[in-house]
Amino acid sequence: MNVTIKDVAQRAHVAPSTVSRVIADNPRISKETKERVFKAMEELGYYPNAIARSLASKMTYTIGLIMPRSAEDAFSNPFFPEVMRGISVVAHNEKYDLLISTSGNEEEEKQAVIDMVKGRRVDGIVLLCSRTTDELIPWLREEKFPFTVIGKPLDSKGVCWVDNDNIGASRLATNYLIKHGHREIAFISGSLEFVVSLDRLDGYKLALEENNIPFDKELVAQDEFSEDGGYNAMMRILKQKKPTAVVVTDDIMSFGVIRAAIDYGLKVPQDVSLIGFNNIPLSAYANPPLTTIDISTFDLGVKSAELLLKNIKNKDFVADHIIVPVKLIERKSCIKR
Amino acid sequence: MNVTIKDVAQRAHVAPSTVSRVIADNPRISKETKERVFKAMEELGYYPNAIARSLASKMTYTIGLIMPRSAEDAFSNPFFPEVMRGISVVAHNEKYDLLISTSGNEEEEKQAVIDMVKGRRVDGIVLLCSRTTDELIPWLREEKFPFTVIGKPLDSKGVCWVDNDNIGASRLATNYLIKHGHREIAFISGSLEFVVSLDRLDGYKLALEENNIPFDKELVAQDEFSEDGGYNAMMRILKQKKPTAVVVTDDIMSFGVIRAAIDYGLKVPQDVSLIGFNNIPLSAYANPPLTTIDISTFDLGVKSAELLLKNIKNKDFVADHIIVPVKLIERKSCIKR
DNA sequence: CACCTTAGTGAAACCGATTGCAATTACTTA
DNA sequence: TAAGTAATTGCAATCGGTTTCACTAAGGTG
Repeated sequence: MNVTIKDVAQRAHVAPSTVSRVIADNPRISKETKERVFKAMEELGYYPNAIARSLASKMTYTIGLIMPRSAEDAFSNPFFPEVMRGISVVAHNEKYDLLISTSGNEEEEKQAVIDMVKGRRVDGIVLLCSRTTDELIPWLREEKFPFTVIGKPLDSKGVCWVDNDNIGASRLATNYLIKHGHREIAFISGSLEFVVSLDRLDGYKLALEENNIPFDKELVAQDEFSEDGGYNAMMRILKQKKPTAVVVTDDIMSFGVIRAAIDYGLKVPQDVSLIGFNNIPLSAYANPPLTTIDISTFDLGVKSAELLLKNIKNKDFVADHIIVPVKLIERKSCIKR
Repeated sequence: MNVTIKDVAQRAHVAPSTVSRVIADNPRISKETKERVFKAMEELGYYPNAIARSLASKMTYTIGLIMPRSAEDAFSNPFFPEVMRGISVVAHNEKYDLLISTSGNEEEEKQAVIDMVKGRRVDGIVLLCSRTTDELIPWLREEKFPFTVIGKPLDSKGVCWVDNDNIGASRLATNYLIKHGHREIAFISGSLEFVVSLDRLDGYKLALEENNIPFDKELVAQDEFSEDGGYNAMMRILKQKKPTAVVVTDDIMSFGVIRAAIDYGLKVPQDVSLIGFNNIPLSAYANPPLTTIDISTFDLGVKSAELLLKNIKNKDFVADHIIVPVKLIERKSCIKR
C-alpha cells in the first residue's frame, strides 16, 4: 500500500492530526515539530491523497467546465479552445485544475452538471453555453453552487456572467459597413435560440434604424455555427436579394459565406463586402483577410474564471458581471462603394 | 447537510452496505429490496458523492491530460484542441471525465503529473508531449501507473504510445516535391528536442538519399512551433540559399514561411513550393490553400484514449502502440517545375 | 501562590462511501 | 432429522485525510 499520513505520524512520533496541521502549515505547530514531520515525509516519500483530502475538507481545488453540445462541435470551433486557454491560465495561477465533462445533448449536459455538483467533484462551474432555454442556470442558482456563465443569460438576476456588449458590437460592425456606403446589408447569425444571436440582431437593427435604412427580413438568415451553416444561410439570402455587404456573427460561418458568394459568381470584397465576428486566428490568413470584430475571447475566459474564483472564496459574494470590450479589426474584406 | 447513503438506508430500513450494493447493481440483492431502496433514494433526492466513492473504491473515472508547456501555447495550436476532441469523445462514451492540468514549464509539468498520480485523482494519464528529455515516462512506468503517450517516445520500451509514421510521412512529403521536379528542398521543423522533429528530419533525408540528392544542412532550420518561428527559420535559410520548395513540419509555421517568402519578394507557389503538416482547418483557406500532410489528429486522440482505457481495465495489459495513417492533401501550394 | 492565558499536541469523531466476512433464513439432501 | 448450501442482508473495518475539543505544561498576573 501507499504511505499515508499515519505512517508519517508514526515515524515522526506525533499524531496524524499533527501531520495534517503541518501540511496545512498551521501556525500553532512548533518549528521543531514541523521539521521533524517534514523529514519523515521526505524519508517515506509521502504524498497527500487529494481524494481523501477533498472528502474531509469539502474542497476539491478544481473547477468544472461544461462544453456546449457535443465535445466534437466544441473543440472544432476555435472560440472554445481560446476561452479555455483563458480559463486555464487563471486556474493554473490559483492552483486549480480543470475538470471537463463533455456531453452529447442537452439532457446529458444537465446530467454532467448534476454529476459535478451533487457528486462534489468541483468547487465551481463555468458554463460555456447560454441557450435561451437553459434550465441549468436556475438550477445552479437554487443549489447556491458557485458558477459563472460566459455569455449573458436571458434571466441574469443573481448570476455572475461575462460577456461582450453584443448589441454594441453588432451595431459597430453594421455602422462600419454603412459608413462605407452600403445600404443593402445582410445579417447572418447562428440560431436565435442563443442570446448572443438575438443581441447581435438587435444591434444590427439599431444601426439600420439610426441611419434610416428599413429593416428587411429577407436579408436576414440563421443557420448552424459552421462553415456549411454560413454557406447555406448565404445561399438562401442570395436567392432572394443582392446585398452589397453582410454582417456574419461568426468567422467560421464567414468562410462559408465567402464560398457561397464565389459559387454564386460574386467576388469578395468587390461585389460583396463582409465583416465577421470573433477574430479567430484563421481570419487573418483568409482570402481575403477578414475584417472582423475581435471579442477578446481569451479575456472572456480569464474574467469568467476570476469571477468564479472570487465566488468560491467569498461565500457571500454578490452576483456580478463583466463586460469585455470589443475591437474592430480592419483587414481586406470590406470596400467603399 | 446533504443526504447520504445512511439517510437512504434508514428510510429504506436497510443497512448502508445494502444501499451501496443497490447502487452498484449487485445481483445478490433481491428485487424487492432494490425497489425499496430506489424509492427511498428518489424520495430523498439522494445523489452519490463521487469523492467518497473514489476514496473507498480507488476508482475515479477520470483520465488526466497533460498539456505541453504552458496552456497558452497548447490551446493556440489547433493540434491540441483537435486531439483533445478525440480523447473526449472516447472518454465520454465510456463515462470518463477529463482532468486537465496545465503547467508553465517542465518542472511544473512534472509536478502536475505527480499530483494526479500520487494524489489518486485520475485512473490514467494521456501525455501530449514527448520531449526527448522527458523524465516523466520512466517515472510513470516505474510507478506502474496506466498512461499512454501521443508521439512515440525515444525509449518506447514498455510504454503505450500512438503516433503517425513520422519518418514515412516526411519522406512522402519530400518525395512529392521531388516528383514535382524540385531538388533544392528546404526543411523547416520545430526544435530537435522533440522526437517528432527528429523523425521527420530523418524522413526528409531518406527521400533525398533515395533520389541521390545531397543533403545540405544550410537548407535545414529549426525554430518555435509558431507563425513567427516559421518566419524566422525561413528568413535564415533564404539568407544562405534559394530553395525552390520547402517542407514545413507544421501548418502554423507554414504561414510564417509564406510571409517570409513574400517579404523576400518571392511568390508562393510560383517561386517556392511548400508542403505543410497537420492539415489544420486553417490550411484549406490559406492563400494559397496549403498542400499538407493530414496526420489524422483526431484519431490520434481517439486511439490514445482507447489504449489508455484498455490499460486501465486490464491490469496486466501489455505495452502496445498504434500507428495512425497519414494522407497527403493536395491543394495549391506546390507546382511542377 | 493560586489562577488564568497561551502555545503545542493528541484523541477521536467525521467526511461518505465500499467490501470482506459473518449471520440469518430457507431449502436441499442424505 | 442433522447437516450442508444458497440466497440475502448486516456489521464493522477501511479508504486517507481534517477538525473539534480536551489536555498538558509553561509563562504571566495580581
